[in-house]
Amino acid sequence: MAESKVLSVLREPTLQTAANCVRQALAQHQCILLLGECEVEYHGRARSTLASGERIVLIKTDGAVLVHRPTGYEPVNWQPSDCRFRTRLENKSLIIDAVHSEPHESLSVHFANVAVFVAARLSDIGEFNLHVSEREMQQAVVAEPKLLLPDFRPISFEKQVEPGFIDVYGLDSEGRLVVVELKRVNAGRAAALQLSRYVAYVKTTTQKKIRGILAAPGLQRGTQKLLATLGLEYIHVDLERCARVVSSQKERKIVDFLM
Amino acid sequence: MAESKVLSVLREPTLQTAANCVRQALAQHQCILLLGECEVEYHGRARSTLASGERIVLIKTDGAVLVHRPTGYEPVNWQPSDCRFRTRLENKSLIIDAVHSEPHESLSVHFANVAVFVAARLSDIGEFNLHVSEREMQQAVVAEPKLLLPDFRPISFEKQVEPGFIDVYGLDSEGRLVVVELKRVNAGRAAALQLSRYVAYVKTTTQKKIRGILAAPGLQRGTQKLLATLGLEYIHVDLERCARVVSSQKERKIVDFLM
DNA sequence: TGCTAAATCTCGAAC
DNA sequence: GTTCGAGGTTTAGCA
Repeated sequence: MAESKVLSVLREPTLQTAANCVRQALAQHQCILLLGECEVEYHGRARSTLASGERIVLIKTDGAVLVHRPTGYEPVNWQPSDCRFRTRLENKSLIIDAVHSEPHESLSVHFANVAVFVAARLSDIGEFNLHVSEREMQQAVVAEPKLLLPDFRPISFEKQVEPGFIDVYGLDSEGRLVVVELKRVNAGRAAALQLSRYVAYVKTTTQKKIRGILAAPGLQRGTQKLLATLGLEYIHVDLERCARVVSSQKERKIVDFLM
Repeated sequence: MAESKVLSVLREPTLQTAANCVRQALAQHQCILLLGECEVEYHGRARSTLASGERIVLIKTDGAVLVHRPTGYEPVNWQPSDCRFRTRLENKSLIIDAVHSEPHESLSVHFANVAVFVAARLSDIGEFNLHVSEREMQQAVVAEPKLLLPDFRPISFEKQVEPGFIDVYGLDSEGRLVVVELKRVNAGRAAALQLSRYVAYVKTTTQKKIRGILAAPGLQRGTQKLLATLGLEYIHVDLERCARVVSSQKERKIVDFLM
């Protein structure tokens, strides 16, 4: 823990001190954490006001701003990256304005007091990896077609047709065309209807028998009935198996598996 | 600034000290801020890993967790409210597990070091007010129909028809039926096509003349031409005026304004 | 409780 | 640059 690192921590600084430190940290593009009582105003794509309360304000190195209340996932107010800042003292308040262009938006935070000020230069190059995205499901199905059907032979993926992109497209053991719509989560009516549109389109292009398959870890209520009405099928896909296939095949290119 | 407030700030505590303080703060449902080098793992609706780097971790009073990198709006990892926590030391790491039920998800943050620890009981009851949502645009148009057309008489709003919900539905000065699709932002092709579906549907239910109106602060490129092709109209809506109408009418119920 | 639609959605990829 | 679609979307409003 060699701490030659840039890091300032102030507990209950005066507003004047806080203002100076915020200015300096902004100039050096450090990350800033402020904990204190504040009001917030926003003008831009919408408008909002937030009455006084104790919050956590985070200003990031790219000029993004987040104002967090003590509960919940979402910031109550925020500003996207690439803001320009102005910091000033006015009427016994520390005011930080964050102004964004294109679209033009402005966020104004008025601190009545600052309980904690933290500024730091953070070094973060750690890779983030999300497993089993919809794309990876697709890769898994193309790489291991038996995840879908025994003897399924994929022909293409992300095939562009008039109504959109067919996730996976191939032939079953009896030579019928198979149109597959993949969903990473339980599939609902929208997915069934989208599949239906793809199947309808493909029917106009060939004389062959066509199967429309909605492949997902599960179905939302009522979707099974809709599929039956539309003459489509549901196939359960095991996300765990997809994840294993994807990780084991990661080095190979997806296109290698096509006919 | 009477500071009898609950507030702990530690700079570069040992992991043992940090662990104790985190446990205590969690037990008291305080907000916790941690700045330090960590790795993160997530299992749940998906799976993810995040390699080592310096981040800001925020644990809120309702058991929500946010892990923020030095840039961007979104947390790289998070956990929704109502988590259960476990804090422990293992292999020279401070490990904080946040486990959520329904859906079952777990987040594990491994700190190699903690640069700053902050815990505080925050008091925040300030009211948040967002002006001019799409709903409020609707209210404004129903309350002040001349925002749309002189002598426009609204009949209903959010009227359910086969293709979906018609935002506003009414009669113009010449007794023609008016179907209105509202957009809070510049309207594009999707909005025009949706309006077109509503108008097509309404035509099947009546002999009357019908006007389809896309009402928005502006149009996206190409949408004007599409509207012309579809026989629809565009009307500019002033968001400022909507905001004023909404705020001045806020105490009245929207249904009061219907015919 | 479950589903639908909106969000100051954000973010990335494709065109 | 713009558009399009996905997201561990989240969140709020209703049936």
